[in-house]
Amino acid sequence: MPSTRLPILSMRQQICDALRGEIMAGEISSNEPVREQNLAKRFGVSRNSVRDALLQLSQEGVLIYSPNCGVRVGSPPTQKESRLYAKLRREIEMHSLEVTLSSWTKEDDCNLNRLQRILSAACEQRDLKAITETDLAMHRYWVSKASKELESVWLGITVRMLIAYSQLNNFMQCSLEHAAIVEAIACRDLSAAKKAVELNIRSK
Amino acid sequence: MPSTRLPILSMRQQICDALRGEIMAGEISSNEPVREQNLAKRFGVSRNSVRDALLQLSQEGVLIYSPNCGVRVGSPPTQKESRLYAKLRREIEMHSLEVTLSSWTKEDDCNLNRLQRILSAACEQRDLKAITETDLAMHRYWVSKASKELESVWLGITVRMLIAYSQLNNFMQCSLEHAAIVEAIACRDLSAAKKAVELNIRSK
DNA sequence: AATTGTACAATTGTCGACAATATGATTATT
DNA sequence: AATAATCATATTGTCGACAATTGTACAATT
Repeated sequence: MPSTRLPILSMRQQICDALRGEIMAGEISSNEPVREQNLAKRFGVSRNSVRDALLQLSQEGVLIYSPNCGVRVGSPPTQKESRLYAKLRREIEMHSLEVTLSSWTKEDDCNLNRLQRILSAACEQRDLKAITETDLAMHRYWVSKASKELESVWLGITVRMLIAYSQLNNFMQCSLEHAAIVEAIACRDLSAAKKAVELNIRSK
Repeated sequence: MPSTRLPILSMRQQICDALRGEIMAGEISSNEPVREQNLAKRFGVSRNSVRDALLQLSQEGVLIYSPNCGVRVGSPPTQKESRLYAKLRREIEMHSLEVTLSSWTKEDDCNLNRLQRILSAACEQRDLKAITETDLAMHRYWVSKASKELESVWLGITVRMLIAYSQLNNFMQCSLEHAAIVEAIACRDLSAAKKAVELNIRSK
């Protein structure tokens, strides 16, 4: 019997996560087209699985899809759009905290602490890609707990925001802010948690 | 040279639109699973195209996807969620109007008027499915004009809201509200347009 | 009788091949 | 020489088939 508790991620999901990480870290130019064949060879899977992943990322707003012409990386949001995204994110995460905090378990605490340790380490090493991914994973945790349907909406907004994330200057601040969030949640202090999350979500 | 001006919709898009309409109109139960094979036969296409469509609808939040177990129709949002969705929608549509109205063309007026006529007719005939679809198409018009990336975020929110739309009681009000929006836009009156849209978007 | 184990059917996941379409280079025409 | 038409290549769209997985009915065991 398999020892892993975690569900085995589908091929599509793995490719999605990998590409999303690279795009958010700015490793793929906004101009050069993304080719299905190349990715298929690179991941060692069929073009069909890659297509599914690209389609999903298009739906998330990370990639822009043009029929018969493939996909390209979406351009970063304007300042006005960034402010809008930040506002939407705050609304969703405030809602999620309100809904979930009452049924928060010790296991949730444990999971969140684990992510916080990863984030802290990534900040110390100035590993931008890891920081972005873990940051995303932490916020995603409480949103996902609130509602799977809401999660997909939230992801689209947040990923779009983080595309412009590349120039993060203060690494320690990022770690500290999330530590404050985790701490507030551990105390089941809703208003403190909301305040801490609200501070962390801002347009760059 | 081809005579059609409109872009030919991909198979996936056609299936998406059809299924989304049916789901929003409540024609598919929330319990019965959606089978790829059935849909493939029904639309006369391969299972692969259906898969793409189901995947996209899952990403929109209309369907819930479980690996190796297919998809099912998402459950309607709670009242608290509905209020959240309404708030998010208002924010996005206000933003879109602000951004687009200055570059609104006569062609846009024409397109919107056409949709309004369709909506009006659908309201008179009490055709709930047509009403929902046209309502969606109208709002989508200005959001899409503002930003393709924003559009996908908006669509996820709005479709989720409209799933619970089934019990629309006052058909004429719907038509009148949209007429007011179109009128305000035709006059390029931003604040009136914003007010009219804001009134129209509410949690049921 | 309840529980476990096993074979079977139904369904989703993945693949390679071919068709349709777009892009770019080449040739023919004025 | 400039432009238009044509062909060649590359890329995406679609398909049918097979592999992997899940759920279920049924038999074997205690």
